[in-house]
Amino acid sequence: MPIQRSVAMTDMDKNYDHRKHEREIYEKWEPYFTPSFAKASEGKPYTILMPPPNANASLHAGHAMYTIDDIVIRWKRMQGFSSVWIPGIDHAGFETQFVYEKELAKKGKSRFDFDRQTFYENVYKFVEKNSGLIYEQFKQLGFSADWDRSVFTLDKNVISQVFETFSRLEREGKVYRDEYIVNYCTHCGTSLAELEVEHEERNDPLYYMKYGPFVLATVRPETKFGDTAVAINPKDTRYQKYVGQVIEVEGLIGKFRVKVIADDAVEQKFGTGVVKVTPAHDPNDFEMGKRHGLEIKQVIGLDGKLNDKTGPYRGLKVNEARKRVVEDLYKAGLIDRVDETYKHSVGVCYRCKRTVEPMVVPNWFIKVDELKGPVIEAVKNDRVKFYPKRFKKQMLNWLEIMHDWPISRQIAWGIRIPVWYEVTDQANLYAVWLDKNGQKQEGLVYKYKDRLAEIEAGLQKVTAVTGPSGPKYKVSANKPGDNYLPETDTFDTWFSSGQWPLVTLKKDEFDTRFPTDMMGTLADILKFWVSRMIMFSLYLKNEVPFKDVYLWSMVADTKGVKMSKSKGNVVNPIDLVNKYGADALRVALVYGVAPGSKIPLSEEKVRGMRNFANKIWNIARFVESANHSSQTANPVEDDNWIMDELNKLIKSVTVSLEKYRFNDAAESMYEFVWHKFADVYIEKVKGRKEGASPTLRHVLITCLKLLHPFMPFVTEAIWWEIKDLRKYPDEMLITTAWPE
RNA sequence: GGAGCCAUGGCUCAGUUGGUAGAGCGUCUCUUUUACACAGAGAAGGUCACAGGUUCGAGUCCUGUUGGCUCCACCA
Repeated sequence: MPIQRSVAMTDMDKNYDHRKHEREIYEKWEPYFTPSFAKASEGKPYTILMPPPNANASLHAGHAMYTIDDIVIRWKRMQGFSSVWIPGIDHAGFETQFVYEKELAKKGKSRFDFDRQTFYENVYKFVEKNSGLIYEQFKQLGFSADWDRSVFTLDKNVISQVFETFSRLEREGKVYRDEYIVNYCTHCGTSLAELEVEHEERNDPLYYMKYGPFVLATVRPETKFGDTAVAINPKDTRYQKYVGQVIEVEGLIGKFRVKVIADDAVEQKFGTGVVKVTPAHDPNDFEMGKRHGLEIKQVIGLDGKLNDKTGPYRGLKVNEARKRVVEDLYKAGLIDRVDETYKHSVGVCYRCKRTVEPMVVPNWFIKVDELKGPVIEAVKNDRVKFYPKRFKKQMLNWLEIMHDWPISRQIAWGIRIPVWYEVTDQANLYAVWLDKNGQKQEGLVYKYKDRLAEIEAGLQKVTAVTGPSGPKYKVSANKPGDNYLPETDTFDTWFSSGQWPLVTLKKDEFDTRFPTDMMGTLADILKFWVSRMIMFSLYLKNEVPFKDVYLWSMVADTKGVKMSKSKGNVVNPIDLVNKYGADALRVALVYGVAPGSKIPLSEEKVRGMRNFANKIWNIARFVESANHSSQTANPVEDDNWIMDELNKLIKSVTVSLEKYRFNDAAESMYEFVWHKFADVYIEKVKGRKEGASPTLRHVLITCLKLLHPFMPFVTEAIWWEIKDLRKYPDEMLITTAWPE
């Protein structure tokens, strides 16, 4: 039995130990991640842009799904494309500032202790400390991105692109500034786009309040001080006679008068069919106010406390104020009855989970009507294709209802909106700043005209009146003159990351690499990000940013439950890599997972895939040992069978990858390698008198190539071990050609 | 309220144009055989949620019911 004895002739370990190989292999690979080094640089360009992870983030299970991108880029590289995967980091304004402020809070400080410039620089330092770490983790997963090309969304070229885009939008009348009712998080101190608001089912008492001649239902009695009308449905015969009248209402701080209006927005069936209208603190009322020219009377400040228009309730936070107001209403006999069973949904901040306060705040908006048309067109015509298909419908659904985009964020960590307000003698500009002694000051800017330099140096926030009486402003990256103060709002993060395809590619690459080929990302950010990238690309380049979008869902735990810290079911992918190897984790993320569905990640599954890696290793050990023993050059009957199967496999894996059916590819390789090649063919070879034929090593070598995009480390490790079996012993697997 | 998706062996899930049910993990039996016990050989286990319909034939298409998920809209 020559084959058996010859086992000693290979020095391969009995089991594959990823710890011995992964680091060394990765270092040897790195030069090939950039197309200029690869021998394929003359091939057709193939480009993937990495969805930039947040600057504050360390690697979580979701990032491990970038494995998809890596599989594709490795496969294309082997196919001879000039392949590049461009990575980057997103400053993630709101997210990162939130995390940083939590750190600050531990030291007993808050953002209000700093001027915005200093605060910004502090966050920058904080982020710099973390950056690099996530790339190291990506490397542990084997990702073959061109790290030298990394782009950060606060890099100079990104900021200037963002400025340029904004200026152009402004010049073309697609930007406007308006008082608008936005969802405002008083805790985080910023307005939120609708997408950033989550809805929670709540049980709140519905108070039936006596209100002049009416009884009306409300869950927010504390906003009573901001009421500027009472509304009924125009068809409601019960109250017809009141319409147009001014009624007197007994309030808690004296009587006040409001007009009775008729509006279709009022449901006759809800409550008593009468509703109080508070344009400053309710989105529907705001709209109603616009239709009827009602006064916007703000009674809650941006700090979440009732203001001086509320008499004794001034300074109370909303919840506290509600309690007190209800008590006092009872005392005054103004509560008719209470429905304690009332359920409704309440908007909460996606970040801190506190109730958002609808608030009227000056905001910058992008008009999307004209911008979204071409996007809809492009999606409908499959100029951007979605995998799986159902996301096309979701995208179109969203685009249809997409409306003007509020891009102002009242946070410092981000790209400042490049606008400067002219300081005149008008009372239209209000500022908050730290004076030279570090003391907080605030007031109308015209009163401090002689101290502009000091204000600007210690500036925290500028608020400008909107409309015709507001200050003149100039859009400019740099200060346009002495009498100007900068806008302090920053852009919504998605405004800059939405231009990702435009800032990651070099100027001369737009001819060859644009549109890019594939965008692989989490389905959750389809609306936030993918839609905006398509929109900006079409607007600025008249071209879609990528041809294909492949979407996946969240990585979940064993039970299919979303991972979260509070549930304690978070799995750290790096732990799994350390324990079972990067290859095992990578295959576990695609094996048995349908496109677009959520990905249940269990340690058992990763272990199973580690076993598969070991199986491949041992197949190689066998082939290696067989090579040193007797063999025959003559094909044997079994060879035809395995060659047929192998050719079928090559075709099916290639086709599966073309269709982004990663599961199909992984499963068919697993099935072939383990249950056909090992269990059947190799067992037969063992029993042969003539020994092994060259087919044995041919099948192994082909399998290694097919498996490489999925399991790059173990395949490359074997590749180095079996040098004597190959035609070109010095060649690395990463640069070999894809089998055909 | 609108849209989409899902319900398949103990668990987690595959199943691309309709043609007699699959995987991984788990379970049971045997085997420490010499590539691998991170293994091999074998076994048990599913009327593919329910009710109709189309078809020669349906897990796969259509309708309805029940249960679950996601997105969107939203009544104070």
